[in-house]
Amino acid sequence: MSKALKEMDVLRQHLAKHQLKLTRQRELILTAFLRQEHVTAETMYHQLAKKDPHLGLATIYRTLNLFCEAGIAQARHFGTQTQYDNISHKGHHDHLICTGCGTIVEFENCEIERLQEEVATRNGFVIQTHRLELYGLCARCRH
Amino acid sequence: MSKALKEMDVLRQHLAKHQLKLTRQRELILTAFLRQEHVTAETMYHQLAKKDPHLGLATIYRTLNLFCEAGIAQARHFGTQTQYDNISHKGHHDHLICTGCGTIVEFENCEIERLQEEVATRNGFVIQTHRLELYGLCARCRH
DNA sequence: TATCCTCTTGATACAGCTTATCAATTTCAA
DNA sequence: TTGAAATTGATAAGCTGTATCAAGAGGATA
Repeated sequence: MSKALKEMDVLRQHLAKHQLKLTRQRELILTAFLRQEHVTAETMYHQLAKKDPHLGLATIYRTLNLFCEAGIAQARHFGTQTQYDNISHKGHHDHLICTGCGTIVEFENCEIERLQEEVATRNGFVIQTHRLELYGLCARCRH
Repeated sequence: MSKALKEMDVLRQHLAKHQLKLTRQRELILTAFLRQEHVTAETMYHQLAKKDPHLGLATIYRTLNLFCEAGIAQARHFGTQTQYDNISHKGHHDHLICTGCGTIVEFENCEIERLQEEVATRNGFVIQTHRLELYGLCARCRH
C-alpha cells in the first residue's frame, strides 16, 4: 500500500499549500478512489453509502475536483457524465470501434505514443493522458 | 463550392434512404455548418438568429445530430458542451487540450494517421473517422 | 397543381449532471 | 481549549440536451 500512502502525501501537500484541511471525508474518498481506475461521482456515492450513509453527493464532486487540482485525478467527459480517472493507473487503452456491429478492439502502439509526445512537446505541453479512438467497419461488417 | 454541393448530396441521399425530408431549416443549417470546422448548437443558434429569428434551438440540436447520422458531422464532448465537428475538415485536426485552463490547440500529424491506418488494417478494419485527444498541461499552467 | 399522409418545426417542459448556497459542524494553529 | 476559517450535507439552482405536441411544411401521387 505504499502507493496509497504516496497519493495521500500528494494530497496532504496540496492541502497544506492551499490552506485546506484534511477531513475524514477526504480520506475516505481518496482511499476508495485509489482502488479503482476510473469512477463517476455517482458510482462513488453508492459505493460509499455503506461506509458513511450521510456522505453527500456534493462532497464527492467537490472532493474529486479537488483531486484533479492536486494532480491525483483527471476528469474526462464521456457522454453526459464526467469520469474521474486515477492518474497513477495510466494504461494504454486505445480502441478500434466498429460502427457496424459495435465491436471494440483494444490495441496499443508505442510508435503512436512516441509521436504524441513529440507533438505535445512541440506545443509546450506535458501529456497526462490521451484518448484515441478509431471508428470504422470491421472485416465482417464490410460484407 | 463543389464541396458544399457534395455534402448536400450526402445529406440528400441519407434523407431519401430514411424517408426524411429536406427542409429549408436543414439546408440553412448545413450551409452554415460547412463554413466552419466545429460548432456548438448554441453558437449556431446565435449565428443563424440573424437569418431566421424563429429558428429554434431544438431544431439545431436535432439537425446536428442528423448530420452525425448522415456522416457529415461528428459529435465530441468538450467540457460540459457538445462540439459538432465538420468531418470533411477532419483527419487534419486532432486536439491538444490543457486540463488546467482548457486551451485547445489543434494539430495534424500525417505519421500518426499512417500508423492508425496500419493498426486498423492489421485488425481487419477500414477506418471511417477517428478521434485523438491529448490531455495535459500547457506551458503556462505548469508554472 | 391539389390532395393527403407523413415528417418537421418551434416553443417549452422536462431530465440528467454538476455547481452554488448556507446554516451547522469540523479542523487545526495558536 | 479556543476560535477563525474551512468543510459538510441538504437542497436549490444552473446548464445542456431531449421529449412532447399542436401547428405547419414537404413531396409522392393522381
